[in-house]
Amino acid sequence: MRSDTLRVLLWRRALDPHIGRWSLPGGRLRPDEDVETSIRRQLAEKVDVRQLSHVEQLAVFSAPDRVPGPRVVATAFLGLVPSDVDPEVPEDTEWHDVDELPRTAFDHREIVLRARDRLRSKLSYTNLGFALAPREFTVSALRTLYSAALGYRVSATNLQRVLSRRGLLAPTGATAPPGRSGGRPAALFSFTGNGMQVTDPFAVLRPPGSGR
Amino acid sequence: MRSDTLRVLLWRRALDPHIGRWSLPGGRLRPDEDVETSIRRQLAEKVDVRQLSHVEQLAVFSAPDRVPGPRVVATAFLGLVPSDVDPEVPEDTEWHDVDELPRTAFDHREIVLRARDRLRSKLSYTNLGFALAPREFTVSALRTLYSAALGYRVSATNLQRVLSRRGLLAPTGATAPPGRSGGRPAALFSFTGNGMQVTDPFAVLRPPGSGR
DNA sequence: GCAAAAGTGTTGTGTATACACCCATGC
DNA sequence: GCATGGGTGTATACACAACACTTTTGC
Repeated sequence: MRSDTLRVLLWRRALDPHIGRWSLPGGRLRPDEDVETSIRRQLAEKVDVRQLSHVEQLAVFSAPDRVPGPRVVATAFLGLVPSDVDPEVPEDTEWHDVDELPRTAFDHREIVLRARDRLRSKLSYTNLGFALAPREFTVSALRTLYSAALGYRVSATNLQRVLSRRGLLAPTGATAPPGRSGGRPAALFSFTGNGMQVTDPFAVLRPPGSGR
Repeated sequence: MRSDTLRVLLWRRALDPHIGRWSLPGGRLRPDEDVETSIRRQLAEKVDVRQLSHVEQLAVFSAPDRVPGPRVVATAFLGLVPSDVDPEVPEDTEWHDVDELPRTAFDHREIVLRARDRLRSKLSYTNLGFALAPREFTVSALRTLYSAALGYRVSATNLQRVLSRRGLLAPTGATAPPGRSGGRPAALFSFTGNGMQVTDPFAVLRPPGSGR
């Protein structure tokens, strides 16, 4: 899957209302599951996405007129898949560039943009990059991922410094072969943890004596 | 109202289940209101709290067994009231120290702690202090508020520096008279904005050339 | 004058960005 | 050799915490 662009999986509605528009995958909550179990089930069943590297609640969308007919309350999620995973998705679903969204159904555009912003913030103060990257990667590949997600060119030098200082990068010892045009072989790294962790907890007003 | 301690308004349940335990104010969502309108209505109707300086969604709590009987999905909120506001609350409600919570109903303890953590983080990277403070205040009064919310002693010197550097503090020109034991009269300040704003947007990996 | 409280000056330190320079490969 | 891409060394900026010091009051 392309990794130089931030993308979202959308599903083309086959029924009214908003027939033909693109919408986020999801569905009704069953009485015996919580919301996270539910969204994981929907993604597995409906779009065959199972390899989520991170899932977190975004917000509740509940405006009375957000969908036609009886009001529907939606709990929106941010779900991430590593860049090397390309799930087999059904014919009526497609990955869309978040910066060039098609016409969406309901308030789904707003939800996608909210998810994008959440991802962007968390890339800065958590280790969330692990959820975007394959198990092993070069720093320049990681730079491409971060740049796509953040929307501006990140420096590979500084990315490596920041992540290393925070103890998030482990060299695997292996290297990746250079391309046809040469260049020094790139060292391969992996992330040290696998769950999300806040790595920059106190921007300011830290507790006294927390030498930082 | 006391301002040297972080407190939450709880309501003593008069009915089963969990009769006698303390629970968060709230109630059912009506079909014609969104969740924020709903929580504001509940607070106004049930506990007569109307002067909320900040309201934000926390998270959805949806475990199938979180309450006895049919499953109830709750959208939890963080709501703040300025320290000089002391709403007349009904007899069966009380402010409780967040660090010494009584036995709560359902998962309300977890919700309160989540709210506390959200407040603590946002005090560091947003201007959310405005929601805790009265319209005019001395730096040392503000220090007391921040210390109570964060759970450790904040330095008045550095608090003033940080907030000033970010352009959040405006001197009103007036001063507060010293206490019985003397001391230099404290200058009065107010916050410059009234809505919440992120003041420390890029902890790291900022866009190139954004000289900060 | 002295204690108390507020406020400013100053220093040290860690974290981050920017950029120059060195390294290893293909051709 | 030379171009290409990877990686390190180093300069600089700056935000923050810590603490010394000054200011202004009550008694």
